[in-house]
Amino acid sequence: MIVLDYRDKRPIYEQVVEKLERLIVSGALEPDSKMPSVRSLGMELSVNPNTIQRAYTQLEQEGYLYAVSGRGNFVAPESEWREGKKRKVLTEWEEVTKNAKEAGLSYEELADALKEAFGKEQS
Amino acid sequence: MIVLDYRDKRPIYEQVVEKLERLIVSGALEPDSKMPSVRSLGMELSVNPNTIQRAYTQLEQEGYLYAVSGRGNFVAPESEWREGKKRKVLTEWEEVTKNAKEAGLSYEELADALKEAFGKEQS
Amino acid sequence: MIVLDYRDKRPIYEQVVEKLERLIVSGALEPDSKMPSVRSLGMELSVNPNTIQRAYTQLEQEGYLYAVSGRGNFVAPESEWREGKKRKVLTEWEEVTKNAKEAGLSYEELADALKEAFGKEQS
Amino acid sequence: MIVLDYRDKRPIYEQVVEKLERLIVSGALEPDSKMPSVRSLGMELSVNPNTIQRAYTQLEQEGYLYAVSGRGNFVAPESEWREGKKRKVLTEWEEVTKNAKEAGLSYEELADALKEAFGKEQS
DNA sequence: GTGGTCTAGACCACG
DNA sequence: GTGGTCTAGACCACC
Repeated sequence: MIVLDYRDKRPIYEQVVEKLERLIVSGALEPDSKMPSVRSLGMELSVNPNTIQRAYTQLEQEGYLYAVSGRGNFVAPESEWREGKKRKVLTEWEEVTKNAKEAGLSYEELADALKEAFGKEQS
Repeated sequence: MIVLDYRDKRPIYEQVVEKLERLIVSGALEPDSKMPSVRSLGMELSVNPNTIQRAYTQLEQEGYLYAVSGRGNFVAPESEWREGKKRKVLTEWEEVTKNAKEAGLSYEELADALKEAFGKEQS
Repeated sequence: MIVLDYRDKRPIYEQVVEKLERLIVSGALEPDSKMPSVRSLGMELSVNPNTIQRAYTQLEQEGYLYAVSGRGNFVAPESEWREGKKRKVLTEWEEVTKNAKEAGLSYEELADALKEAFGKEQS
Repeated sequence: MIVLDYRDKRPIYEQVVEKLERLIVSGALEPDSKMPSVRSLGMELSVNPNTIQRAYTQLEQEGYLYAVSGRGNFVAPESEWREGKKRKVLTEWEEVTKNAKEAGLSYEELADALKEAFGKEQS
């Protein structure tokens, strides 16, 4: 389900958050489906359950999961996070684009790269 | 010259590196101009000179500064870092663009945002 | 593990870097094996842990080590540094060979020395 | 006569030593010819005469110059330094060759590089 | 316990 | 005065 990279500088729980978020956003984990328990996922990744709990808590705060007392954690419906995610990622994209502009990249270079990213033909 | 953000979780020296890199890349600090001494900038930011030293050292490794022992640190000529910076920032831009695409942003949305960033008229 | 030479004019951290690099390149320290902690190696060499930290950081930047926060520093797999090291050392070798030629050493003298270094029979 | 590189990490006097040594070894400065005075060379390089004096002193210790009180510094005859220089450079060459071998460079690679350095045809 | 960061204070070579 | 190095001691996040 997830592969951890121990050489990554980020803390483990953050990697778990990122990977799970990816799986949810991409639709690989369906809304309202049950997440593995912190204990089982901890076993699977050879990681302390506390670490998984921390990841789940953060995902809950960001609206990707909801917890049902005594039943476990579940994937939140898309409506909960879709717009927030888009806004967040767009803000970041604008920031990076600003940097790219400052570093001397031209509009044409970025427009081309954008087409390529979306598999459009080059003009 | 620089304002530190103490709420930022990144280490101080990294913030300093980032801000100075910005100033250099944007041209606010001219090539071969002298940087403030580690002691004076440390005073100004209420930070230990060693911390500034660390920032300067990293900037030197990345090609933005050069040190003349006993004389001070100086901004490196643009040719030293321009290409490397462009490549680095483009790689990051492509990564973020990929994320944006995965999060459901359309080609048109990003193309519009790109035009806006460069002050082009919307189509 | 390491012996420091206090008559050496180079900084301590650089000596540590050089000795450890030797140990790694020669295979005495195996890939993915754990390095001593900055504190323990500092004790052993009667040197401040910060100094060891600095050496480890540089070795990490050069691709010889990788750090796992909270777990320790580990020797990087050979593929990470082998090629870079060969290129670096060859460049240095060519430089020194050029000097030797300028100083009046003949091709024959160096060819003989080369055979000796590799344990070949003299022609 | 000499061009200094202010971005070089080595101290100025050491650069001066190295450049003058090169000029002497290569024969550009003839034995028993008079060196420029510390003051004039200092002027020429925009450097403190003390710095030049330091370089001259070191060159004298290494046998490349001899001082005549009140007359100035002169290039020593080749016999004074030729053998010492060869020995020194050969020792360094053997050291670097050992490193190259340890780093995984083969005898054939180095033999080829050696031929190239001396303009020999490859086998 | 581990790496990572930071401070305060000190010493040195260099020019 | 400048960069560079080093020490001693401290705090933090992570696991």
